[in-house]
Amino acid sequence: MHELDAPPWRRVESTIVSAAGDIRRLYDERFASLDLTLSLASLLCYVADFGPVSQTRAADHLRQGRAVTGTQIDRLEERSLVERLPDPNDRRVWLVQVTAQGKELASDAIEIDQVVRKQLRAGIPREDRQALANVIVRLQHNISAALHTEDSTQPGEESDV
Amino acid sequence: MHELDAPPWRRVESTIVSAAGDIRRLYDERFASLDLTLSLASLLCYVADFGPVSQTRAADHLRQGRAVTGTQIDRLEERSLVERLPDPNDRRVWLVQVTAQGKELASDAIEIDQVVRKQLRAGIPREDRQALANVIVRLQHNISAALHTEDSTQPGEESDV
DNA sequence: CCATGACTGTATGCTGCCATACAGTCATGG
DNA sequence: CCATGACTGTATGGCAGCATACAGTCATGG
Repeated sequence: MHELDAPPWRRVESTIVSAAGDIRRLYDERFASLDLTLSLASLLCYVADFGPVSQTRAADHLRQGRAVTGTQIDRLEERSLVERLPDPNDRRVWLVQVTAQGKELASDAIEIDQVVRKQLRAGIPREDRQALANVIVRLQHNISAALHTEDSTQPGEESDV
Repeated sequence: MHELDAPPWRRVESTIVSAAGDIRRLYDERFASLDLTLSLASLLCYVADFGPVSQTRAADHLRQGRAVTGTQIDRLEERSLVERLPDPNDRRVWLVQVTAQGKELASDAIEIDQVVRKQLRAGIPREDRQALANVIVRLQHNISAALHTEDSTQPGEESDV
């Protein structure tokens, strides 16, 4: 009674994973008109809103590694969407700040985001979305408890879905 | 009133995306003991259960491209977990079949899957999971309707979550 | 019969993300 | 004062997946 090979719509886990892929693809498709990807857009908007921030802080917020965030900032910097200022208090860190161009593009990205979100949520009442989010948060709690932990459990016999 | 920079747990979309990443990471961590990844394990179990299949069929089932699936099969074949048989009716296709070793490893993978799923679902009643899956399916329906489509909508004013 | 289009598997190059390792810098305790 | 550890950003190598392009093969219509 396993499901590693069950139709994708029968397992919550694979449903979540594939939905996530679709969400990312959809956002990437829409942001392509701005020559941005979902990650780049999120980074840009984060910097645009929360003023000059260090790269690790941005990385933490976006749940990414520092290395990737650094190269993403490189790309944004090449296009003059953000700029790096030295931190006067700490010579290790760059303070990343949005430029005027970046601010404009960020507002375009936000507009696209609103369109996409409206399309995604069509026909799904708010309380359903809220319930969805709550369950997923509980799920994530279980995940982080399970990550980097021995699998101290024996195979269970719970049923599907 | 946008949320591209909102805390991740406040947006359904980012919640789903990040949960998916965590799920994949958790599975990969657990399957590492078998020298498998989540994709490889799914592929192996699919082949193990649904007999000899063509590569495109496996790719469709796993929602992947044919190219990736081909290289994944290469890796499984190197380890003698599956084997490629020529299709007698069509000289273009390989029929991929599980070996005895592959069958053993597949059952190990299924066991790990059951452990992980039990951990993931701890404390989440079945009806909640079912509701979750239903909402996500509706979400995916919206996504596939939106993918490869003009963004014919104007930015909405719906509230958060 | 064969010419065209469709399909299978493969090669290639690209993107995105990770983990590790590293040099530079800070900060704390002796 | 300085020695140790912690932290920041970067370089590197790796993996997964995609899209495109390709050669080989099938199948359908003329």
